[in-house]
Formats: sequence, C-alpha cells, structure tokens
Amino acid sequence: MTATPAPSPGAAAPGDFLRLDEQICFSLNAASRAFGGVYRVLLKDLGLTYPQYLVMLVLWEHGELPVKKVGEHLRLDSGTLSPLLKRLEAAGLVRRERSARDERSVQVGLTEEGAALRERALDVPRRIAAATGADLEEIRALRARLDLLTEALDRAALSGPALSEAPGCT
Amino acid sequence: MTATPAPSPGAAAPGDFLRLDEQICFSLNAASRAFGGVYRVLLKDLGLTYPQYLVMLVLWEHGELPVKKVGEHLRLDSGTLSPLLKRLEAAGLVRRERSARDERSVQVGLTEEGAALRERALDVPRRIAAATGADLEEIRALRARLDLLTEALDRAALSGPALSEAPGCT
DNA sequence: CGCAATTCAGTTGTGCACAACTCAATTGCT
DNA sequence: AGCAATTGAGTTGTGCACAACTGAATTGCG
Repeated sequence: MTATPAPSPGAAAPGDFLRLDEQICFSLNAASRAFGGVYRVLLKDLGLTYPQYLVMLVLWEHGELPVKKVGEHLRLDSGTLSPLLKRLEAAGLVRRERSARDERSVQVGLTEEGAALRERALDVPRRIAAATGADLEEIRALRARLDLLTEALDRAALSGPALSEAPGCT
Repeated sequence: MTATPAPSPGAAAPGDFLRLDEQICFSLNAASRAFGGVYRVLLKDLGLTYPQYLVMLVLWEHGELPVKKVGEHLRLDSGTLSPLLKRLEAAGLVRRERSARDERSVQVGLTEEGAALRERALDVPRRIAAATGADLEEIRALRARLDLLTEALDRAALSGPALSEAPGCT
C-alpha cells in the first residue's frame, strides 16, 4: 500500500462531490478547446489565431478603438493584448498609434489589408455553426445561459475574498 | 478616411453573421476564463493551478495510471502533461516511474502528500457551485449540452478537412 | 499652482495548449 | 527471426492568459 488509491468505498458523498466537480468547469473547458480546434483549421487560411480573429471582429465592427476598449470587448488586459496586437501589426493587419489627445492611449485601427480580410472571413461563422450541428435557437439559449454564468462568476470573484473564507455568507 | 471603419450600414446580413459568430464560441471562452479566475482563488491555498487540479482529481478517483490514460480523461496530450506532471512531481504530490511491463509507459501515482491533499480539496466543489449561483439541475443540463457540442465539434474536426473546403458535403 | 492618486500601455515571468518533432520500446507481419 | 509500422513519453517552439510590475501621462484635490 504505497499510496491508497481508493480511500474508502463507503465514503460515497465526498467522492461524488469531487466527481461532480468535473461537471461544468471541465465540460466548459473541453468545449472551449474543441472550438479552438475547429477555429484553428478554419482560420489557418486567413493566417489568424482564434484570439486574433476576435480582435479583428471587434475592429471590423467598431473601427478604430483604443487598446483599452478592445480589451473591454474581449475581457482581455494589456498583458495579453499588447503582444497580440504587435503580431497583428507585424502581419500588416492593424495599425497602432498614440492618441494625440491622450498620450497614454494607443489607437488601434485596421490597415487596408486588415479591412480587406473581412471579406474572406465572412463565411467562417456559417462553417462554425455547421460544425456544431446545433440550430440557431439552441445556440442562442446556450449562449444566454453561459453569459449568466459568467456574470455570476465575475460577481463571486469580485466580492470573492469571502469565496476563500467562511461559507456562511448567506 | 484611412481605413473605412463602418463598411456600410446597409450591409446588415453579413455584418450580423460576424457578430452572431461571437455567440457561443466567445461566450464559452469567457465563461471558461471566468471559471479559471474563481478556481485560481480557491486553489491558491492548495498550491494548485486548475489544470493541475484536474490531474489530481483523476488520480484521486482512479489511483495510479499511465500518462496516456490521464491524457484520455482530460483530453490532453503529452506535450501538455509532461511538463505539468513534472511540476506536480517537483511539488511532491505525484510520483512517476517507468512501467516494468512496458518500458515506453510511465505510471503516475500519488505520493502520501498528494493523497492527503484530497481532504483539503473536498469543499472546493461546493464553493464553486455557490459561485455559479446555479442549482444542480441547471448545471446538469448545461453540462449535457456542452458535452454534445464538444462531441459534434470533435467529429467535425476529424472528418473536417471537408470543413475548410466546399460546404456542399451533405 | 503643485503634488498625490489614478489611468493606460507595455514588460516580465509562470503556466497551459497544441503542433511538430525525436527516440526508444513494442507490435505485427512475413 | 527480422524488419517496418505503430505507440508512448518527452522536447521544442509559438501563442495565449494572467499576475505583478514599470513608467509615463493625466486627473483631481487642496
């Protein structure tokens, strides 16, 4: 008995909790990575990674934006965006320049090439939808649930020093 | 007019597709990262990251396993697991040794300390469930949907050279 | 005005995900 | 037995996520 693999078959309840735990978080993670795989294939032609594609979506929709705003749309901070944007700039898809009005801020905009890339991305969503095998209504419902979940988790993380403390916060 | 931010307000349909695209994949991604944030807080005490926690869950449940099997449970390959397991070994939580039966295979097992850590992880699931603010039934339903989605995406990725080609594959 | 607090982008360091590869052990086929 | 194909773990290189930090610009308050 070097490391007691099965602690005790009688202790069903706590064991079940640790299995149940895999429920959402793991399924979510797996689904997210499965999407990543499909996007990787589809976006290879465009020379984009999935996070880069998200940035391009934001820019196609909103035009020129400060880095801060891009981050708000995507829930990403400058630690992630700065190098990512630098790569997009190196690829010739985006342009970055310090705002004249506020020298702290950097405006991110599309180059001609970046704007043109939109045309080639137009049928990505349809192909993704096809890969999911789900109809639009189901997708909508799932998305609504996930957004609620994210909101709840963010709230818990903020008021959440209590999270790592006593569970008695009714 | 350096890069035409808003292509044309009249072109509603294609624009909507590119926005709709954000639907699941982005929500999924955001939810996954939101979970990550909550887990990060909860697991800090245990000295584990979330992926490390997943590995420990597998080992707590199944005892000693070859690296391959751990990867199958978690959908991770050796490129991810090898360094992760090395860190868990350095932390004194797991043990790795070449199988005598098959010298290619490496058995991963718990140390005393790793097995003992289970006790301290027992209330992580409850705290996570509390942070989601969802009841168990809702969680179950969501998980089922996500697993179906993952399955569909994996299938698409496999038969999916067609994915990046003509959409006429009925 | 003058200075402390805040804001914004960027850097550094750690860890994960994944593709592409190496290398040894094993299996299967003849 | 002999050898090609496969399998399993590991390494390398790229890119993302995030914490912690730096440094410059701006804001706000007395």
